[in-house]
Amino acid sequence: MDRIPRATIERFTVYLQCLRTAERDTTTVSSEQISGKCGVNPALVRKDLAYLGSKGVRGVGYDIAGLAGEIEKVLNLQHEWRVVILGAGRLGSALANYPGFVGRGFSVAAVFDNDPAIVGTRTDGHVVQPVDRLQEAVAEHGAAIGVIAVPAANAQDAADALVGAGIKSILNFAPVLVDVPAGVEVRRVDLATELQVLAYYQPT
Amino acid sequence: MDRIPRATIERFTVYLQCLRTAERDTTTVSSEQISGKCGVNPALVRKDLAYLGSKGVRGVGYDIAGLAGEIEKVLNLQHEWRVVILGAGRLGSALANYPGFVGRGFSVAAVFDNDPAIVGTRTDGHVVQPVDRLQEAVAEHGAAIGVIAVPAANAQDAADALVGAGIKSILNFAPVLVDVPAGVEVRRVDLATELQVLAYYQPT
DNA sequence: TAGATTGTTAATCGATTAACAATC
DNA sequence: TAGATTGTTAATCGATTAACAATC
Repeated sequence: MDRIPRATIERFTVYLQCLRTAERDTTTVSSEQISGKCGVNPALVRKDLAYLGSKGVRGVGYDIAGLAGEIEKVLNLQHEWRVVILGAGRLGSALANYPGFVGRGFSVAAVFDNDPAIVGTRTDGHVVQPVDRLQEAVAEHGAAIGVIAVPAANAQDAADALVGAGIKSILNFAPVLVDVPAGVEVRRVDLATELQVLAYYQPT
Repeated sequence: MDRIPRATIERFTVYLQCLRTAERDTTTVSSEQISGKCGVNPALVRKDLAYLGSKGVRGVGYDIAGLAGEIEKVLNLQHEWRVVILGAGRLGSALANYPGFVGRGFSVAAVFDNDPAIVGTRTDGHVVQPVDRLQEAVAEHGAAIGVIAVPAANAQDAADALVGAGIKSILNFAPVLVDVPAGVEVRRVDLATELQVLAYYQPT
């Protein structure tokens, strides 16, 4: 299979959401309909979906259930990804209990913090563990993704700990760039950056 | 001034962070040094910075403090943006008290929720208000940005309420697409999508 | 002056869109 | 068959990179 561009992967998650909210009385959708729902050009919809192989039927459209299944297969959502979270502050515990992860193929395996005042407390289903338990827990749960939800000053330490525990995919919510060795993928979500972009395009 | 591309605006926020963590014993940086710190091609750094006008000095580089000031000016960070948050659940209160907003030009004006069990409670500095107080509060605080941090099922209602209150820029954390009239800008941050992209690129 | 580094042009790359033959 | 819609090619658009003259 061709390497699928990152932009297409992101749109797959959008298509999936649109397909799930489709009316129940239809079994097929056209690229035109998907376009209307998702705000993506219909030609681009078809091009994206062509990465799945020829799953559409000319003159008819795409089978909704089949298409959703194909996308889930490509996105590996049949696999349940286990996630560890570093940082049990407000953001960390919001993420630990984020209902949007359920049904999207992710589950939180464990939550860690270095603050002795927080370690041992419970944030819903998870007892906060000390960071030196990380490596063991990653192995035990087969966790593949780590989330950094600690203050900026501790983000690099958190990244180092995750890398040391064998994690290769990191989602970083701290508002700093962290250094990781080659072969480790970091994706950064900076909440203030999101607001700044919005503010820039603010109609004055 | 040329319309600055969105990608450049996002990188501006990265440059700003890099400049702020620069060593204190130097007053200038080259595009090459910025490139090293931020992981952006040096030619692209120069091209981005050229949008600010000619702020560099050939053979020398860019004045750190001056450059940071220029970027802040373009990003409108001298202006203090007031933000209203809809949804005082875990994510909403994490955002309401997110320390990363301070010093980036944003402050939370008020937090709203429809759940009578939550209205009136305090999440740090903010007393949670009922949503029907939104319009009044937006006017009172001059809020320009709204954040949707409610469950997916209530996201469209939240968007409608924000639009009704005159908000033109919305940051949507709910895992659904919301409909808004033309002239209103919505930026979506979907935490599960971030994880999915990461999972897709997971080295197997 | 010699060395360094910008600002900018031209080349490259990749992603989006338009168009349309294939075909259900 | 006639109408609809895919899959795909070619055209377009925009963003990134390389290269280098300008100049501090």
